[in-house]
Amino acid sequence: MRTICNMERYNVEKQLHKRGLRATLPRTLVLGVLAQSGRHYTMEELWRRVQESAPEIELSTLYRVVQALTEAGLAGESRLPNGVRVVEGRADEHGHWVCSRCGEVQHFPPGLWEQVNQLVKLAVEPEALWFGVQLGGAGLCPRCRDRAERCDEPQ
Amino acid sequence: MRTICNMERYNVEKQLHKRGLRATLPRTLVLGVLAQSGRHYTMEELWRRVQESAPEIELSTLYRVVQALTEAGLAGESRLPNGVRVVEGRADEHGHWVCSRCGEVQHFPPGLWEQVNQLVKLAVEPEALWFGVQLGGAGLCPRCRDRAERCDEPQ
DNA sequence: GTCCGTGCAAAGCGTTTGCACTGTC
DNA sequence: GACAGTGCAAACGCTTTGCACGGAC
Repeated sequence: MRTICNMERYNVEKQLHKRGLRATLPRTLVLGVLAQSGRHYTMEELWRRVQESAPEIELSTLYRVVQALTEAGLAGESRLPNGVRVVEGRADEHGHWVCSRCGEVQHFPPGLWEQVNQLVKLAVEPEALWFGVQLGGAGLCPRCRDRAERCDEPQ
Repeated sequence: MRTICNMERYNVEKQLHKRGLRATLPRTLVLGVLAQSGRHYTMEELWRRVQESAPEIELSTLYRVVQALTEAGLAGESRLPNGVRVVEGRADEHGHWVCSRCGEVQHFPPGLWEQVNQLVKLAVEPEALWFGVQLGGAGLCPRCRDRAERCDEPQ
């Protein structure tokens, strides 16, 4: 199933051109997916998603595309606490954390990243120049917390 | 050069026993290094350090030792923003960040981690159960900032 | 003496790279 | 038409795993 309508495709291509990148199929697809969904993807998730539209696209290409988009400021790469690479649209990070029980990726509430970044900036800036924090963490997501409480299981 | 004096060795072995782990050479050495220095190590740094005392210790053993110590709460693993694994003594993270210019690993000022964790905890807890944040980030370390300012270089 | 932990070697997996070709500009 | 970007395949580096031996308890 095609996931990019013409108008979006147009925008995506414009963004690419603005940064001096050629608008190729892999790039428009990836940027379209990232911009449209607003969520994060592991490389494999992103690959599968891209392949729905264009099965011929290689994983190695995906790595190069993600790198190009990141360097151009059109996407952001980060790492979950366990080291898994995740990609999302825009470079401004908001952070995510992982449920220790079910492994689901969770987003922090909006605004929290900015708060934390401000806090860190104030603490670091007398000495150094601050670009931005990366926020991660671990906990129990609502569902798993409820399950744990209800069953009164330890752990 | 031997890095563990007898008394420290004794403490280290006691800690291991307390957690139900056998006090083997690789474990005592690694825990000794981590506990003594208080800083973080990449796996390779740690390996080199351990090999100064016991060259026969394998890298694969080191991975297993680190895993065991982490699970026992005697060490903490985390990831730099670029995905590199780092290990340090104790599990209570304080976070570190990387200088975007020279790549040096920097520690956040003491207390900051607790502040941030508290902030995040408050924001997340109504919904979920919070274990702890992982804090990372990027900036210019004091030296590189000074250099950049002095030369008035862009970037 | 038992069994956990290690050394050793090989496999695994995510990621990168070289090269010739294709498609964008 | 030039050259950036891709597909393909192979290499690479970090990490994990299987197995038999050795050492901690």
